[in-house]
Amino acid sequence: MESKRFVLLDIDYITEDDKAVIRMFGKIKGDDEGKSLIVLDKHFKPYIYVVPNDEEKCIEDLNGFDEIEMVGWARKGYMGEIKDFLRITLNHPQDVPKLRDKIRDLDSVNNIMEHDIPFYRRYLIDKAIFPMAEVEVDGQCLDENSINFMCESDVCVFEMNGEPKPINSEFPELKTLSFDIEVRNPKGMPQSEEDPIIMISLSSNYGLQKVLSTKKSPLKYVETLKTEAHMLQRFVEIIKSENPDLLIGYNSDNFDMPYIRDRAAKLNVKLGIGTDGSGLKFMRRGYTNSALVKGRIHVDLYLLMRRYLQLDRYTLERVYRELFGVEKEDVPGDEIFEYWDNGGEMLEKLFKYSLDDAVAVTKIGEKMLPLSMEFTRIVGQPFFDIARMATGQMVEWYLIRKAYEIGDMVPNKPSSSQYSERRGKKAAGGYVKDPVMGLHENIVSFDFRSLYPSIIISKNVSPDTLVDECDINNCHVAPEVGHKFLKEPVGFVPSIIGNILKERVRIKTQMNNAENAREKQVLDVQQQALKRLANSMYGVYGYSRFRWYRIECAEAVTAWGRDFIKKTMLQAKKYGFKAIYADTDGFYATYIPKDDIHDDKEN
DNA sequence: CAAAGTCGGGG
DNA sequence: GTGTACGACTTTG
Repeated sequence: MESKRFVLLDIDYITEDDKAVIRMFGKIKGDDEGKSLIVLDKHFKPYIYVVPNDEEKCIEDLNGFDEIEMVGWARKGYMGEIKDFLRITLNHPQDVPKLRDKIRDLDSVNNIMEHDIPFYRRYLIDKAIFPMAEVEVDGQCLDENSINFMCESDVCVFEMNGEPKPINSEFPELKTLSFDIEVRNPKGMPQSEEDPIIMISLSSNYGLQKVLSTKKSPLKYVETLKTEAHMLQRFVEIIKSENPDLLIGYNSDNFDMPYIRDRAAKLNVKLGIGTDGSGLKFMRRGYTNSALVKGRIHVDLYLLMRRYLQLDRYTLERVYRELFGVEKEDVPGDEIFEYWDNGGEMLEKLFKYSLDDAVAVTKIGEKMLPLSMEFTRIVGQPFFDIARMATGQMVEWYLIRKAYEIGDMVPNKPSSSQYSERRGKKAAGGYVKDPVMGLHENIVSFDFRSLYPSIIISKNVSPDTLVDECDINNCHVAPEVGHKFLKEPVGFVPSIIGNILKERVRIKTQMNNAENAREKQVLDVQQQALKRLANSMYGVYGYSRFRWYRIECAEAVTAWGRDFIKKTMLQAKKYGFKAIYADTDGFYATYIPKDDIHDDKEN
């Protein structure tokens, strides 16, 4: 028996002998530091909960399904009450949807809970481990013969026993490799059937800069390969030898990766770039695909930039200019083939442009990825997923983990009929006062710090504290809408926001005391992530596909918000500040001596 | 006027 | 894969 410590990069599961085996992809710490590691856990079982109508009948009915391995009782909090649920253990994660559909309509079954939590996510939550943080496991290394998947010889495959131990660890140093391809497309947009890849640019966060191409150049970073197939082969070799933790592209989910897949298939090149030797995988994620490389994390910065920046366009050039204030030289896409065909100086310019793009991706990544990294460590879901999640989804997965921690049942996602019903309703928004036209002088601005999070906490706005009737002394009543929330106990969501804000204050204090600039920066990103999380938490009440959706909560929060800002404006007016514009959580005002104020209709 | 359709990024 | 989700804007019926 030996033990291994590693940074958890990614996680999935495979099936061996009809049983699910969790695979944790990591980077070793300590002995063999930096090497890739795949940890197998064969001892985790999928489970769901059932709310029975008739307990005895339900257990009897359930015993008739061979997907079920075990039935037991579990006590969980749900909507402010403690309830008993049947806990059903199954043999395989893929049996869950099958069983769910079979038992859904049984008379003895009232409801099925936690049936839509992907197996690897369940594992992370139940084992209290976090991606991008360290984990320690006991077990033994496997030799090649006992592994079901192809594997590079220097990747350690480790079968664990017992439980994975989370280690309180520093922010990991990761190796990143950015890539960008150029294509010769004389006729409109590139067609992978016809148009060859002519360049693959690579840039790492530790100094590697290279352009692979089928043409020669005196530029020293250009490496010339005989054919496109050789170029793709070399690309695979470099990924294997550099062994990056992160592969970063720009719109690579939708362009570069599918293109590389298509060309490699056409040219019979094997893309074994995963640490388990597997190739590129594509996952349908709603309306788009995402490209997945096992053991490494493929990040598409385009998706992140859309989330983090508020811009009119999200081209690489535009984003680069926004972040660094510098224009990046551009070769228009429809002229690339001319630069390529003409050779000489034009070709040289194309090489430069191509490398520039990969380098820009590295720089943008260095600036923007730390925030996603923090979200990963806070939310506790894989970086790959976090990099593709909307903030609302992050909030939801954060809440799911917290619910597990305190022994609460996770609400179900809305059914399609619930979803369409919810979509019709929309909570009134924040208070907006149209700006008073003109140029104003002596402007003062006022805004509430974290208005909605503060309201949720101070008014205890939560699905589990919402009541129809209550003694006025024991509850908060929202203005306008009249929804009532118990003052005690502290609701699920308010308690969690409270903890987030407390943690943020702690980190800010730590940040102010930090002497080392790098440490300060890391702490700053941490507190930013917590702030974003707290501010997004209100959304779970108003977005129709969320598990903690409750229109009454959303309505109450915005109603209190409007009430607070109007009252504040009124108060300010008494001191001579006349509001000229207001929006949701703040307003601008000019100072006017009292006698000059005329009554106007709004406030 | 609501419903259905398109598009972003990439070359 | 304990799958299938955006949102702003334009065009169509």
